[in-house]
Amino acid sequence: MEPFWVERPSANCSKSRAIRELVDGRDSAIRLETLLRKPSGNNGSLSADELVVKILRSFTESISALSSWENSEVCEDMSPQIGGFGAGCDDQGSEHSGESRKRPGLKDGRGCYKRRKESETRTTFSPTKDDGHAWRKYGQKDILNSKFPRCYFRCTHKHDQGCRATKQVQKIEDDPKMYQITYIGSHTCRKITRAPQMITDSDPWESSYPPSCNNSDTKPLINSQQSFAFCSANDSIKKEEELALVKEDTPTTSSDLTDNLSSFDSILLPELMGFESSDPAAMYLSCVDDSQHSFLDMDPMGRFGFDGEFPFYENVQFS
DNA sequence: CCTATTTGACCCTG
DNA sequence: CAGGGTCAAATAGG
Repeated sequence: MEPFWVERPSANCSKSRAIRELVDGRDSAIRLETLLRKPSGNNGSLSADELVVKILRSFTESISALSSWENSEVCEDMSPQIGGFGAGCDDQGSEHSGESRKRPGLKDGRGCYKRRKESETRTTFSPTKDDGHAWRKYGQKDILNSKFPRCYFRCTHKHDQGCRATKQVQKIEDDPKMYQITYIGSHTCRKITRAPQMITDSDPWESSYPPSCNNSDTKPLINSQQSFAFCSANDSIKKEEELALVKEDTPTTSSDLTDNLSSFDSILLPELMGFESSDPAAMYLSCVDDSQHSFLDMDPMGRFGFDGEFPFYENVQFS
């Protein structure tokens, strides 16, 4: 089978370094985890303390690497090409501008878009498709050599806030319980306003909104319906994706776990690399299963920003 | 009625 | 040309 991710040689130094560090950090965390699970065994490897230090260092390095990377990078949101939402012709326009986007000569103006080329993408693997963001499905496609179709989502706030984030969700053949989620571009939407009809006035959504979209105070709730429960992406939003994916899923495993999940993407979003990292502990917690809570409890670092992925065998990858 | 989803058409990239 | 990504009309659901 194919590797979940492939390293891009073009990745610049900082980025590569960040990735290396993250991978390293993850490895260390895994080792630490095993270490903690069998307290007796030091197995000649590093001690827990050493591992903790190592992990910390990895994250620190990653953060700094990503920071420099970000700084050296043209703000993707500003870049017409980079963050370029697929909307093509006039980007913002798309459906919004209705007929204005239609090309004369083109049948109903379809296909008028530019495929994003260098937009930033991040791939994660998670047992849920929901990441807490409000997504709207805009397409689904059968992919060659893939048992499962790929679903295309864009941020619900694409129009009201011009958010260009999109994501692609596809079940992993080898493990239908897992989804490969590729995030393209990053959320520029801020504090959740309201997705029409999707968010109620009281907007419970907000409270469960992941760190990314709103850099404000709101913290994700720890809601452990399952090991992964995290921001119980509330009902409405959930439902949105839920329904969307359940359908294409149906052939096989359906309803896996809950669909509430920490928004790893958000954690990784470049603009978030600002790391006002909200409640890392919560994030981490959200992703560990019960057996690992002890680890959590003793978490001395409290600064896990990227760890969300650890518990999974996922890979996060920038490209 | 309004909004989201479905789905076939269409374009782009390799 | 094939495969993949996106658009938007049609449809469904509240």
